[in-house]
Amino acid sequence: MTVTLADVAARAQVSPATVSRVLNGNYPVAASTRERVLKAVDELDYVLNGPASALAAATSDLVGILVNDIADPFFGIMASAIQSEIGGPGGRAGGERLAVVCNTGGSPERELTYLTLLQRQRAAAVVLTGGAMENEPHAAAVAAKLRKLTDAGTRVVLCGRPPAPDTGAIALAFDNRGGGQQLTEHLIGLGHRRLGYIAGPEERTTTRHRLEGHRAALAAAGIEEDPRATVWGRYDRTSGYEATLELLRRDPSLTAVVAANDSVALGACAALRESGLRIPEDVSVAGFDDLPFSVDAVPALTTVRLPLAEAGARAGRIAMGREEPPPGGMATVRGELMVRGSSGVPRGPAAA
Amino acid sequence: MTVTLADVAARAQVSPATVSRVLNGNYPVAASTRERVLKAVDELDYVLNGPASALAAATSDLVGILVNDIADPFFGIMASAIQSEIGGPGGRAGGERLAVVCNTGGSPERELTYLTLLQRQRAAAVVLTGGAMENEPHAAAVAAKLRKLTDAGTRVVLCGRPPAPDTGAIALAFDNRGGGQQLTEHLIGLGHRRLGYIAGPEERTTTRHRLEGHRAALAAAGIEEDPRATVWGRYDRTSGYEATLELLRRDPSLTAVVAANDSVALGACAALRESGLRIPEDVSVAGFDDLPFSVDAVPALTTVRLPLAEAGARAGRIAMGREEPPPGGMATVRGELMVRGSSGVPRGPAAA
DNA sequence: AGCGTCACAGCAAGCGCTTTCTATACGAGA
DNA sequence: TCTCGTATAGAAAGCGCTTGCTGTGACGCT
Repeated sequence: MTVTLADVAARAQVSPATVSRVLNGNYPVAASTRERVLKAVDELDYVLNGPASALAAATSDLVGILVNDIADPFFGIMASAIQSEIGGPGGRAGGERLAVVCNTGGSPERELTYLTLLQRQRAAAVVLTGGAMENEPHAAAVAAKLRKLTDAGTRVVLCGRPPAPDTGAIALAFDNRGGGQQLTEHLIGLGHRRLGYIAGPEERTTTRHRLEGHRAALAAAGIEEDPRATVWGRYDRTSGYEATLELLRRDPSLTAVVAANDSVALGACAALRESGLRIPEDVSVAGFDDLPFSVDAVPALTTVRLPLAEAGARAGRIAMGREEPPPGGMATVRGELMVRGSSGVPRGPAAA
Repeated sequence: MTVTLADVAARAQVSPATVSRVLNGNYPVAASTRERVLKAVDELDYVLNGPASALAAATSDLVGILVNDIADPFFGIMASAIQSEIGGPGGRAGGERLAVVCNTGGSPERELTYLTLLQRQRAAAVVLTGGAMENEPHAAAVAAKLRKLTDAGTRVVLCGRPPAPDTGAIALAFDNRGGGQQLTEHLIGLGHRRLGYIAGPEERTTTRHRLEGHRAALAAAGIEEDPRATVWGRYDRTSGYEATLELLRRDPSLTAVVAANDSVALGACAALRESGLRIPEDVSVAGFDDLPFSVDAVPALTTVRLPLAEAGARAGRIAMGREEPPPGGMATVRGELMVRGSSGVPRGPAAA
């Protein structure tokens, strides 16, 4: 029924071994023979059996990419960049690899399950994107799994996630802390003193680091930290909308809202606008990530640009062994403050 | 070095066959034996070899999802929905399947190559999203490939793409034509007579259908078609920006811009605003798709909502054989007109 | 008591490929 | 002319798993 290597061999009047060598192209085969084989392959419309060759060669051309939410451009952009480097069709690299994009939905269990699934497939490499969970047993389980993967020869790269010591994984971490700090420094510099903060899910490293940066900037400016100025939520628009209403309820006099990311910031803008507040005249808003739509917001969003595509591409190259891993197995990728229309000098007395 | 089925069998004092049956769970195994095996699996930290079982069982648990651009939420949302249904970890379905998301970048060659790669992996199912190319040799090649896949038992579903006759593929097509028509009818109803159209890439079915709908509405209203009122571009923001400037150059008196999709519409808004025109007082703008950010645009975008998540979920279920394919192997999914702030009555004489 | 019936468990034959090792043929150098 | 080295092709042994078929006790039936 299905065409096998042997069929091709028979048609080309050579041994299966020869066909295999022609197809893998790393063994001397006479030009005339090669041609005969290729012709047979073509005539029979032969397609290699992936599982069989993976089994025999003990390698596979699958590369796993773990993302929290594939529908979120934050991850989509990284995934796209990673994929362009791992050498799928059209990619820069040689071999034809298949990217397996796994949507964890931010769930620790799924993350672990996907890692096992990839291990089962004997993936050539795995790239984990996005922040890690700080849940202890889970973190340990992930670390153990990563260790196993690297031991089995799978290259593991963390992209936008803190290093996982002793796992053999290479880490490209985002400087969320520094970015958060810069952003808040900018607002403080404009004269803001009453800032609300909309954080992401509490147990994520990304959330914590951004918040730490924010608070560090406040502390440095001698602004006392008010726990009521922070509202926790998710990394989506709705969360920003609701959290902003809550912040406004708690302190109607705030002059700036710092959001966990751009989507949250957009929700915040909507809530402010509906509350009859102007941006940035009444309240300034800041986001994080600088996703493509942020520049189109009205007013355009002040945010921290994260080089998602660059970082993803680099992670992809490292995963494929085409770029030297950074010294120490880890590097920090910095963000860049993008000052735009959504932040301005606060009205009132603070506008010194 | 690596643990195999045989190792587990030895440890549990059973035959490899029994271990396999415990793991696949479709054969009577005494409870006590099963327990012993499971214990051994756990102790040895055994992970099944995917390629080996795929080879032996002649089936794989890989499901391919082809998208044009994974960084675009249009595709991200569909991919996410499909994946949630194919039964990866956390999905509703039983078996643990791995979704392979393939980024074609809109390139016909890559599309074909990915299809071959999936065929090579003996994918259980393949879902193709997004419009098709109208390039004839390519379309024929894709059709032939799909035919081969379905013949080999791979379920093929087209999501948001016109049917491919005689390929055995199930199609869930979007009613781009009807949506485009509704949208333009809405604008005409408001009194617009001079409408510019920003189309997507010329050779895509999606582009053509949306444009056809637009023109049908114009024709029905007796508005003569001006070829200069259409500018071709890509499905991104920049394209919308540039095309709008071009439209304005060609006809400074236009009162409405209809964009190929929401991203394009956002670019159009930016261009209009920079040209000193108000939306919708001076010029109305309409998009297509109703992506999440569209409601946050200022003013919120009038657009056609496509049920991307629903369609993706349905495609996923059909691909997994968990939902009956529509009669005739195809169904049309309609969009819904969302009238929002970006469209309004035109100024001037037309405002009858 | 004798025998058919189940419920399990094991044997062994592959699945389709890769790769090591071996065989052959040719030309070159001695 | 004979022996080697070189280039190329083939034979065959798996890779780790699944599964059809074949036992083999224990049980219930007559």
